[in-house]
Amino acid sequence: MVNGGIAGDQLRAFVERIERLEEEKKQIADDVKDVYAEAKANGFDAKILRQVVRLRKQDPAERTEQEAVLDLYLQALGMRFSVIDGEADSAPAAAA
Amino acid sequence: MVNGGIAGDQLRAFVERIERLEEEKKQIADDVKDVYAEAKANGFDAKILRQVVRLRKQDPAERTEQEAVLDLYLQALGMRFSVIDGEADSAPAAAA
Amino acid sequence: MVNGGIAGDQLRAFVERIERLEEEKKQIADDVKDVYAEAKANGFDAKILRQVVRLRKQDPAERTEQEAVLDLYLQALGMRFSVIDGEADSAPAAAA
Amino acid sequence: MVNGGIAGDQLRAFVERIERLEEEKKQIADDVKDVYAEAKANGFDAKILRQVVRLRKQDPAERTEQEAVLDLYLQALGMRFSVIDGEADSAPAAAA
DNA sequence: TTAAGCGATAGTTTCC
DNA sequence: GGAAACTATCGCTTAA
Repeated sequence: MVNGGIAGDQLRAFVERIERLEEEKKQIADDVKDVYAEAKANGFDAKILRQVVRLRKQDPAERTEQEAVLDLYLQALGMRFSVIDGEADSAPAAAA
Repeated sequence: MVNGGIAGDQLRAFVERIERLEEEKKQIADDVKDVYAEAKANGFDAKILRQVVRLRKQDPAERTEQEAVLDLYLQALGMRFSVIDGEADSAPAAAA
Repeated sequence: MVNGGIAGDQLRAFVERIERLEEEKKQIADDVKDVYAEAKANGFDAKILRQVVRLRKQDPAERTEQEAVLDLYLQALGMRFSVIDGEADSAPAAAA
Repeated sequence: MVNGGIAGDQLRAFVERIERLEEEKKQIADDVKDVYAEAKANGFDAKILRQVVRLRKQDPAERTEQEAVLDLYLQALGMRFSVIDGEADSAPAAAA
């Protein structure tokens, strides 16, 4: 074994396996981008589309809970678009 | 067309294509992780391994057309990293 | 002028100005992190807190519109927590 | 305590501190942009300039303790980037 | 003026 | 629990 005791062949094999996988991953990422582009070309809003995908990935229960906490915070700050709450704060005075 | 003018089927198709691709990507990412774990189990330092992979990736990238201009700037600043160039900057402390 | 026509002093001045500013920026970013940590230590959920900050940064009108589009998409997909709409589209095909 | 047990005042204080810091950060980011613009107006290539700044930032980071180990690995792979090392490794196998 | 590519930043997740 | 890495989002810059 040369090279300071490092098993070069084995190391090289690991590195190359990783690089191959990374390459595949990159190609798929590019494919994803293409799909978003195609969707956009068909009139969909890519940004919203991303949101949709993200929402679908989330566990519904977890999502609900997070929303509840968020609502709580927003209410504590007096900014509340609470779903439950009919009155959406009609006071644009906040803008001042 | 129902649903406020949104073509639900088309939308669904896009979303599902994306989700499928994301799934594949995730699997490959997991494979990468496995390789790192295996390398580690074989006595390699994963952190260093990552560095190697990163280096090998960025090295070709740095050999772009603009390298000449960059070199020019670096020389103007008295910083020379040039691999080819034997003589580094005057701080030989690095050699230690 | 040496160094291939690059005005080294001027270049250096620019680089150093940028670096100084970047340094300041980093310090502020660290301060922000500290505040989040402190908030967390006081029982607030940092993740939600970030959401709150993000929401406040957004133009309310813009936000509202985005939400509307999102709702539209979710309804088209049959995933609807629509506030307004009691009953969404009746196509349960999605269930399949 | 109203608002579902959330301490509104404290929350507001945190949020406002964050927002103030973010504002400062943004101003500095704008300053940076200005410097790049000014450099460009003086005939420098902003893109390259960014590269220079990036390089200068990451270079110290790379001179870490682990450099020795990294060298070991690179040598095992037959890749020698060593700045110090004049001789670029005569093994062009890498080209394959 | 807008689209697209790119770079930087922020956020999430994973490992230690 | 803290640090590091990776991912994703966002904004700028540039070109059409």
